[in-house]
Amino acid sequence: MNLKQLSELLGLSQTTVSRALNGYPEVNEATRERVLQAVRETGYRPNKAAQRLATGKAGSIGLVMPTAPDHYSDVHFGEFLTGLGEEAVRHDFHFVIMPADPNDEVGALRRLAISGNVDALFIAYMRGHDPRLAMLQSLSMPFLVHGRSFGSEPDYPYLDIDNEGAFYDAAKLLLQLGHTRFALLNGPAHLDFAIRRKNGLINALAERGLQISEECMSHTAMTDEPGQFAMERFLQMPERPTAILCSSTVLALGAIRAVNQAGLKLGEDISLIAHDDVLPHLKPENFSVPLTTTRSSLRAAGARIAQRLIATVKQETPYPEQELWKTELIVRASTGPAPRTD
Amino acid sequence: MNLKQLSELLGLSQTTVSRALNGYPEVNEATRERVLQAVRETGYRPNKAAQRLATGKAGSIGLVMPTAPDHYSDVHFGEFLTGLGEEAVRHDFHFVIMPADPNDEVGALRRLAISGNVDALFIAYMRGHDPRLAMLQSLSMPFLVHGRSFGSEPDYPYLDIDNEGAFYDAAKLLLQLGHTRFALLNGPAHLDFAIRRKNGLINALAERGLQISEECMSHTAMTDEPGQFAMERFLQMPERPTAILCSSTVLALGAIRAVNQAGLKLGEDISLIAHDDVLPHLKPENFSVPLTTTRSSLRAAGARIAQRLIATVKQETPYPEQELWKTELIVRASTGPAPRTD
DNA sequence: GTGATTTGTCAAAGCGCTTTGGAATTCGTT
DNA sequence: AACGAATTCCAAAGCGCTTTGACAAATCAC
Repeated sequence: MNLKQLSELLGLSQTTVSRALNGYPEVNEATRERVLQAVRETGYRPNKAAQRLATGKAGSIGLVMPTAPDHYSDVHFGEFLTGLGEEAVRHDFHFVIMPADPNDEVGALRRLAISGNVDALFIAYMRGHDPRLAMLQSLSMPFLVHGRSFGSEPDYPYLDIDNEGAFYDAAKLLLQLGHTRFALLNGPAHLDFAIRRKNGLINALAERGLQISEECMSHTAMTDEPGQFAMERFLQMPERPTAILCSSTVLALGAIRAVNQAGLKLGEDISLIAHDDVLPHLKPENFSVPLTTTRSSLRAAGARIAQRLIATVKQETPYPEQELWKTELIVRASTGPAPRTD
Repeated sequence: MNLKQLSELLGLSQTTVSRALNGYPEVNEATRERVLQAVRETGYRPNKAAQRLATGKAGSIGLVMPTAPDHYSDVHFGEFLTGLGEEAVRHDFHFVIMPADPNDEVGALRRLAISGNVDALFIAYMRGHDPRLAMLQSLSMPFLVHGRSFGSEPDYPYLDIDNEGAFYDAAKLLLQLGHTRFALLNGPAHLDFAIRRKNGLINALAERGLQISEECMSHTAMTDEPGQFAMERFLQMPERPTAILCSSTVLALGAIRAVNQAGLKLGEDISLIAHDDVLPHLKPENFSVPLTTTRSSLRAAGARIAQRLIATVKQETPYPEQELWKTELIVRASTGPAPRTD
């Protein structure tokens, strides 16, 4: 069943049927209803390839999926993708994904762009001075980055959360509670969010004339095991930190295991604030000691990005080019006054 | 730059240029070379949408990606995807992925199929009596499943590994080493591979007149933490098992943590065989006690599946409809004779 | 040198949709 | 009743490619 057949069936021209379907105003409401009815009965679905050829729009957004697992945790990626997907499906868009080695992100991105299969690109896992930006800007294809690239001029469309502010606020809270010895469980050092969170912490400390040494900052993959190892290391230090900032609840999972095994009490001996991406299976309030967190939903970010990209492709009212989401600092039981040093 | 312009540039017809490009025999080699040269110079790329409209082939394979993280481990999924991707990129194919809640797999699959964006479907995470099979067979679209569906007639194209054989062999080895008390760390109980691995173990035991009780079999997500918890439980049993079969090296990671923390020696007090999907970041030989494993590369399976699906879409020489890969049993240091029971 | 093949090329007809530029009809105004 | 404006619809021209059927030109057999 194609447009031609459908229009013959209805005794209308293809033009009218097409317009009725695509919501153009120059068609009588009664006619439109008749068309819609026929579509329901016949199960007609417009041919995507033809639509695409005629409009020049593929109805899809492309993304490169890093496949090496040491790059960020897959859990986070999956969650983000869900958000993208929820929104995309609503607009009858789809994704084209190109799995790629993290070392060939630029190449993979270019291949995806010139493949002609996508209308727009989505970029994640931003690094400091990210080489993909220059390439993207030379391409004449809309794109949107999740995050930013520290050190590059922020003249590209992005959606990011205020990582620096989040960890600044978190550190501030811990400082107010009297903590002075900090440690940071961070993601991979080259990633933008890690850089900014670190800076947020450093700035908050600097305001009090405090510093943090390199060995009190760990940069690892965002899974629980590295979190545990790093925390074990912190706990063995002669002047062990009492305030921990943690880039993910997944990392916190491991860290807390280490705290427990050391026989220490979270919220008393050790205060910890983790960034919460709102992963459905890892709610901070369900930890044995509920976690104080900086919160921002990864899934919501995905949905928003899809929304903006799709609007761009459809040339609808433009959204703001750049968005910076504030995080919420939610105090639960994993933070408490600094223990007395005797 | 399109075909028309290119052909005018060359003083040839569109037909000839098209044929030269697509490797048809009825074009002079000299002419073909001239065309190829022009393509290189102009950077001409055929318009995908037009190609698709003309041929009816989209050049893409679709898959549903479960987004709830409790379903199998993302690590495994990513690895598999890499294999698919490597092969797909070689044939200028791409994926369309539809993220979906595991509870709506059937719906997501149907939406993907009727979207008209894909030529073929790939299905994973097979369950026993999987409801998707009936739907797929009613769809007139090629598909290939990774795994099988226990309890359904195997009359669909699949690629699977011999899960039952793998765990049968593994159990056999441990039996020969004198073990009699077994435990199983398995994936989610409803998944096909878990069912078959369990059966493999049960069959091997039955041949010796042995049985395994329900509480010695754990079914969890394929990540390290559940592995650790389950193992801790096993180790606290009055007659604790000495032989452990484990559905993934990731589960083994947690299990071994539990073994170590209990002060037991792997390969002496406890023998363990894990299934190894050949995850690049988790090599069994790099464990502190190198792991005895049943091995089958997930990435290779992905590549093979892509190869078969693409060939099907291109209507090339058909591959065997059904493939069952044997696994290799590789003995390392995590298995040893059963400890003397005093 | 004639007729039968093979080889290399082309014009034109789709593929199924959107969209432009009218044309026909209806409506509101004078 | 007449006229311009709005409304509703249509024919036809693409979009850029593949593929069919036909036709010259070159090759072969005799």
